[in-house]
Amino acid sequence: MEAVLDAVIRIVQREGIGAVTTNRAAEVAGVSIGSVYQYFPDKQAIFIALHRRHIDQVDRIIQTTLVEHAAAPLDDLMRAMIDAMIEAHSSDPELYPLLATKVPHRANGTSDFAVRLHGAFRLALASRTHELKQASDLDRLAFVVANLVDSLSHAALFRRPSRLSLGEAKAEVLKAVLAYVHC
Amino acid sequence: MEAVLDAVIRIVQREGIGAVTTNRAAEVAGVSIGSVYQYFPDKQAIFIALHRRHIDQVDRIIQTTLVEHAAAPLDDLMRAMIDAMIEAHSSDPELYPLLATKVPHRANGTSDFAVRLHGAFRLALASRTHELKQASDLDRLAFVVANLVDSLSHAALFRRPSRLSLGEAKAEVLKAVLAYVHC
Amino acid sequence: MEAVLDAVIRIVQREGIGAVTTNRAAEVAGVSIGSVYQYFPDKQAIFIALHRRHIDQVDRIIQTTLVEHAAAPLDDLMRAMIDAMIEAHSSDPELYPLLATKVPHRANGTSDFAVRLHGAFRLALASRTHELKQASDLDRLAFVVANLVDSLSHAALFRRPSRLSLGEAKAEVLKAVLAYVHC
Amino acid sequence: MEAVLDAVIRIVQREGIGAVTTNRAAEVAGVSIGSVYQYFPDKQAIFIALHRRHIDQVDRIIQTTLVEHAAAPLDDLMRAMIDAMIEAHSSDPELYPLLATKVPHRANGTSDFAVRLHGAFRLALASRTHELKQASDLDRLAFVVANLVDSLSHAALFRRPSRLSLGEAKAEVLKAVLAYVHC
DNA sequence: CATGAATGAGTGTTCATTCAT
DNA sequence: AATGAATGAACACTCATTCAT
Repeated sequence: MEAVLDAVIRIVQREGIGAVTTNRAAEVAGVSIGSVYQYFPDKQAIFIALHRRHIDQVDRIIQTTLVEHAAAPLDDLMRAMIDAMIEAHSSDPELYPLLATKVPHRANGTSDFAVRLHGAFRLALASRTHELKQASDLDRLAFVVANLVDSLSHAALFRRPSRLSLGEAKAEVLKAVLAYVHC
Repeated sequence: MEAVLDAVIRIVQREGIGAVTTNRAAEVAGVSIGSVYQYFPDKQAIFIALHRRHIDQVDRIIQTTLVEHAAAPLDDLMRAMIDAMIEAHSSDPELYPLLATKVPHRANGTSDFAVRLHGAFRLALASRTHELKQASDLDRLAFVVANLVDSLSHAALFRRPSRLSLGEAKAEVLKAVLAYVHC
Repeated sequence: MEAVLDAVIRIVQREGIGAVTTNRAAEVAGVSIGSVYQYFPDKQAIFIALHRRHIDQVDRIIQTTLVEHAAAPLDDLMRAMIDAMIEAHSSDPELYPLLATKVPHRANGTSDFAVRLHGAFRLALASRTHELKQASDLDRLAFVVANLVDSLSHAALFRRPSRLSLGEAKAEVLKAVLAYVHC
Repeated sequence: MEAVLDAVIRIVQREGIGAVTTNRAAEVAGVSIGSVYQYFPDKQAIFIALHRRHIDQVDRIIQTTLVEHAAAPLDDLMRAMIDAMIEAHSSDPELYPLLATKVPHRANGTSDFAVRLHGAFRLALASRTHELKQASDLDRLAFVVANLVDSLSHAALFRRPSRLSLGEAKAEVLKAVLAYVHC
């Protein structure tokens, strides 16, 4: 039930993580607690579903970006990917603390994202081997690039010092990624 | 009370995060629940103290590494910093899920770490400007490097694909960091 | 939940004030502790509800007596009021220590009783001004009479020396009240 | 230990009844909790001691008034007794909620006060039989008078409606008492 | 005697979950 | 399918009391 997932997000935004209880979520979603348990076996399942939904959204954006820049040079693609990543994480920023707090780290679908991201970058890099100085393992390259993009996007969005604009931070992330793939 | 903090870690290792209750922590620490509350105002305070202790430990390692490689070339220092970071995070790996789950994200001392790491790297880079091709803002550089080292160390330790050895992952992290600072 | 209030009274009677815990009250009431908290926000609220219920009962008796003796001479009314008061306090005598111990003195509805009693007596006296020698303020008269009746009824019931029968005590209370209103 | 009793009163005044714990009392009294338990077997004993001290103070005032007005006419004595009673209760008014809340109603010394007051008034009335119209039992008379004075003094002090000044209330109490003894 | 750190039984309260309607 | 009253296990926390120093 999408309504429940949205309710959880709304509760976090308005009342904080501590206010997220199954009963409150049902109430805000406008359904009965009984109905919530018709669709989710337990509380965890709600957060896992939320997680999966979020990952799917991000994944969709990634895929779209990949397709749209299929013919673009590596630099442009990377810039687009970073933009996409930051864009994807900009909506519902409160999701991060929530999921970090509530989703068990080996939960269903959690690691999927790393795999999917890794896969996406492997694909992207595979078709551009001529632009890479590194002759090294594509897997290794994709692993680093995926983590670079993911982690630095997060950092740019959430941990960037106040003196740095988001645009500047993005440029720096791109610089780091390109420096790596070109070295 | 150090005993309580150690007890919490032991409980997480042996019984999982869910088993961490104040009463259990007291029991495992070998003190009464009353004594726990003599030293910690509430449960959160225990986790915050645990967090702070961890941060202090890592910080100490960082500082030591910095001092020991004061005269070393940038490449060596970076390699040492990455080693130190991974080393620091290798002990008590279960601390991460725990703190992520239990420590409120703006809690006392939490963001200190980012600041301290940033400071450490700024210092390290400041004395090696001649090795940097980038004439850009030192702050900006330090921000990216700090996040690169922190995030990629984590990734190397916890998210590295099974085909990649830790040594290889470390080498790759170093490559990424150096590529950035030298570009 | 009436059952909970009754349970509290039963516990006090059988096990003493010290045995009144929320869990015990739920148990004796035959409901779960969760249900208690569905109807009462906290423990205090139970005692306040008990207080209010008691006050309402007494008030109802007072009102009935007032109506039933609307046409009676002052002496008869006062005798009836004293009887009613003592009657009202005779049931559940253990309520007094309980409420005195557990209800905060300015709690919701607590002071209402004094006001209601005062009002009742003011009404009763207002329609009998021809029987009063005192030309004084009706408010003042009602205040004293209300407190006389209330306090002396209590005294007659709970503090009367063993040599005095309840009937004799009542007669004495009446004598005191009438002496005052007639002086 | 007087210091402990004073500490309890100070805590009630400044922090409310809820803040009265043995540890806090020891702290405010400037002694260790261990010392408190050297002089009081348990927490109740502190309140009982406080009660007894209060009763003794009031009793002393009553006795003094009695002696000072040994030769005075009944009216004057009664006025003095009422004044004394109100005077006695004016200091430390927060004692009442405290003692009502914390002292078990049949505790040592509690009922003593009723007895002493009763005795005092019996003595006072015994030497003034010529002023009494009532030929009735002196015991009965003293019982009523003692309760009249006690209850109405309280009412005058703590429950008097705002329109009534303390002086007026006192006058009314006196009127009620005299009306009774003279009827 | 005095201290105060340590104790731990006991309490109020929460909230995920169930199930009769 | 939907409801939501009822459940009760589990938890954080308090505070009167003890006793080794």
